[in-house]
Amino acid sequence: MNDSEPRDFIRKIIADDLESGKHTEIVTRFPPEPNGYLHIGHVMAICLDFGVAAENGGRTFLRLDDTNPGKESPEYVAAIKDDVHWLGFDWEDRLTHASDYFDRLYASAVQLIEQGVAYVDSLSAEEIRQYRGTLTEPGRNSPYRDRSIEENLDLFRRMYAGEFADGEHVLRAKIDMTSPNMNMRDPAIYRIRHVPHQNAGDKWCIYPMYDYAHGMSDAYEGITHSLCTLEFEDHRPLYDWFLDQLQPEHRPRQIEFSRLNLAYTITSKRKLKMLVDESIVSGWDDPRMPTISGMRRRGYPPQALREFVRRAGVTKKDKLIEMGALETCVRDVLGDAAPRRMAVLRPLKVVLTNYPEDRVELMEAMNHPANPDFGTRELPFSRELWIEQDDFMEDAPRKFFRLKPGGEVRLRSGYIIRCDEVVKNDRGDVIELRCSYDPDTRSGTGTSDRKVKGTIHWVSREHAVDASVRLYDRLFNDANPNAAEDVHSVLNENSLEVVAAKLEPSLADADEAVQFERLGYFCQDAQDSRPDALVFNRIVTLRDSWARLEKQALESQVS
RNA sequence: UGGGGCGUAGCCAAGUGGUAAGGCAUCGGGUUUUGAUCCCGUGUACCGCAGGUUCGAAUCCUGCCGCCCCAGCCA
Repeated sequence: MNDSEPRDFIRKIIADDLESGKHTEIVTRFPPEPNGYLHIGHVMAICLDFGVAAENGGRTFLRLDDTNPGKESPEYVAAIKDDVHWLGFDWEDRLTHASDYFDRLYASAVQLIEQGVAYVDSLSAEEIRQYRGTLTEPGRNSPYRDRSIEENLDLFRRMYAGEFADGEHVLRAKIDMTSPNMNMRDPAIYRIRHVPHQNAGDKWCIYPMYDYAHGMSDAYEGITHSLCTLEFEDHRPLYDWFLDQLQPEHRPRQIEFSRLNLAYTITSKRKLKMLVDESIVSGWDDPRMPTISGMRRRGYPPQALREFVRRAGVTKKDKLIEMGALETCVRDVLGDAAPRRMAVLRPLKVVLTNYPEDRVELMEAMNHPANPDFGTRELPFSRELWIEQDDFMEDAPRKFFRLKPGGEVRLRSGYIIRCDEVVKNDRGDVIELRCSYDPDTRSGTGTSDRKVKGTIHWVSREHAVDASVRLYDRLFNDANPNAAEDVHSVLNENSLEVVAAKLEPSLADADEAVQFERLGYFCQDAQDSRPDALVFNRIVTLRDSWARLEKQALESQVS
């Protein structure tokens, strides 16, 4: 670890606790509820939980917080494990469930009753709500609040035994119905739910609530620092209350930090699930989704995600981070790691009129311009080529230094060509360019030091491989769709565009992320790509200052 | 109008009484067979506002304003 690295407030607390001798080992936990897939917000928590422990030689538990059966499933458990591993973290033998502790939790609940600080309430859910009061008015005690310990014990045992229907009774902590903190107004500890559990099966029909189960699970595991997001700040007094009452061997400390929100995306499991259920996206792993599995399928490298949250920092201030910050991290990693290739997304035919019909040359091309270790490859070059439609303009502005009538351009790793003739169809669309090449300008031969301003990519028509390429855009039009009452109203209808592309031959078996030169980073879609029907995802575009200039020019015309 | 948090440049974020780091973005420029990368340079931040304490305040005090969270038998 770099000592000069500025430390966030949590890391400072931990360093202090180590220095003061309060703790000799740091133990943390990442505790997702298996009711959905992990997303970019969880990446933050994962990196923090596993990060601070690892930095201090400590341990981290992956704990599935499965106290609410019916919403949780093994599918989500499997996905969570998969995602954490992929991100680069290892819980080793410390995979646990809140449900692993149901027996101890039950015994401790009995203890709370015996201590006279928990009681069985027989009010309905609606009545309890009314008795709770409001934000500005105190609540009132339930008429069942003063039941005897014996009666409470009996009722709770019978709740456990399955003698009651859902909702008939609930076990509550006896704290203070007039507390200004709503969480302290006799919160529920156990509720009846005749529903099988994803891990415990049908053994139980009463289940502990989060506030009770979470803190005690932390204690059982010897968690020293229980890190969670800001909305649990109000729960901390309750977290501490359970520890005070039950005096477990270990006493964890809850510390809260702000969640990470990404602009133009949502990080609500409920809303993400809605996108999946309504088939607005293809699944939890749709490459447009901010889920870890979506970003993985999209082609984001795990290092980029980790770097992104590192740059974001850990504070208590609400964050809404620009998408560009994430994309920069992705480009940073891929820029070094991805081999270069050539592909044409929107093909325009070019015929080199002075190039022999049956001739094929193999052009040597660098796989990485800055790193010779990547080696070279050979690209077939022939009379008929594909170039990008965007790389030709009939009435080009002065600053456009790609191909234009009468103009010259360099074909990357190939020759300099000149556009002699523009061929159009009946509708006036440009359908072919007739060009001539300069034989003295073959790349790498050094027989000519002629320079032209522009260099464009290309693919030999005869040797090109077809592929379907998916171009992704943000899922929402609003910078903060989390705040929108209806996500449908802020959906970007054009978040996916599919294009029939022409690839250089070597791309047929690309098994890693590559850069399509001048276009961006791409990878084969792990789900849908097949050898006879290639499908590529655009991970992220390259930074494009030309596009930016064009956009500015357009805007200045309008205004 | 109860309670709990948070307010430093467009977005993040250091800084805890001595005169405002850094990253991303932006805007210039250089190199370049990717308009990429890389390299330089680029910000008058009324440190939410107003008072106060002090030789000196983003840092301490008081008052105000704004934003977020809480009334699940969800987590």
